[in-house]
Amino acid sequence: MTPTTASAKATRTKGTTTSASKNQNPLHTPIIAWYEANQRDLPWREPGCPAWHILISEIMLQQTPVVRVLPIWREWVERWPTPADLAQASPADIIRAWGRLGYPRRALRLHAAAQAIVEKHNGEVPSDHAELLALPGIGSYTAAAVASFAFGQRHAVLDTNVRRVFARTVTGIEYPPTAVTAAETKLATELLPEQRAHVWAVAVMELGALVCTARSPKCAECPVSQQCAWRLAGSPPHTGPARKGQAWAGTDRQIRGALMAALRSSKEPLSHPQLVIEVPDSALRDPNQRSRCLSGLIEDGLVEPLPGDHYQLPA
DNA sequence: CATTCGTGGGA
DNA sequence: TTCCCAAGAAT
Repeated sequence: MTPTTASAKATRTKGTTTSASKNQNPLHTPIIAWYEANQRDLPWREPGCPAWHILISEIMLQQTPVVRVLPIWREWVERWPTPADLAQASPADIIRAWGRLGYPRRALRLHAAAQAIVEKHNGEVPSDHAELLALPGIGSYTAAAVASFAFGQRHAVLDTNVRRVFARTVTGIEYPPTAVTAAETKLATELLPEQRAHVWAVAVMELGALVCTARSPKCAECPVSQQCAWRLAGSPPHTGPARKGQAWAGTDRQIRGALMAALRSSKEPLSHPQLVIEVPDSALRDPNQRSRCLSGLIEDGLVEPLPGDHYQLPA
């Protein structure tokens, strides 16, 4: 079946039909065909990839580019091939193995998830969406992703790529809202095909990652550019509130990152003065901020305080 | 609904 | 160089 331009006019079905049993989604065929021909060869997509390894990839990929995840993921699945293996590891080893992936609390949550899987699910990653959602560090997206990609289930997988593709092709706007809205979830559910929904999910994600990118989308390569509502409207620029860029210089996150980097690279516990040397100048002028960040890291379980004002990664 | 939470590469 | 943002979750 060839996706002809003649179907473009039929694209404007309001989707208000309550049937939804038969999916008439005109995006379906061309996007899946595009995916079959253009998908990246990622290791967690290989047939038979264990659910645990897929789960690890999804946690690592949260807010983190694929190229940066790949080497760390390979190290983790070799070192901790099962949930039980990771559950027994020490936080210090896990935090160091996380390296500079960012958001190191994810590593601790993955550790906690592994322990929960061992204790509550016999060491096997649960396939049930609700049970996945109950695990530490697993939210709406990751639960749907693991259920789909590891177990072939049918769920609306709404990540930043999918949201952007739907915003453009269906809603006709350049960027989706700041936070996931009920309307987006409803739309994603309605667009879900009855068959091979997990392939549809990864296909839309891939399209968003490779073609329908945030900046300078490659519309010439897009399999649905002829029926893209945003494009048909003349690619109008984003009208909503300006999306806030993440501040960085002088923020707690910068200080926390510097403190963690120092502790990761040190085999021995560090004294407070040694720690101060490692943090940026901005924080040197604000002892208040330093102590706040250190306390926060301790509360998060990323740092362990020792007697004598020394600190180390949690043993 | 808005904030916080790392990092580094590309435009 | 500066800015943007990449398979989000927790609060």
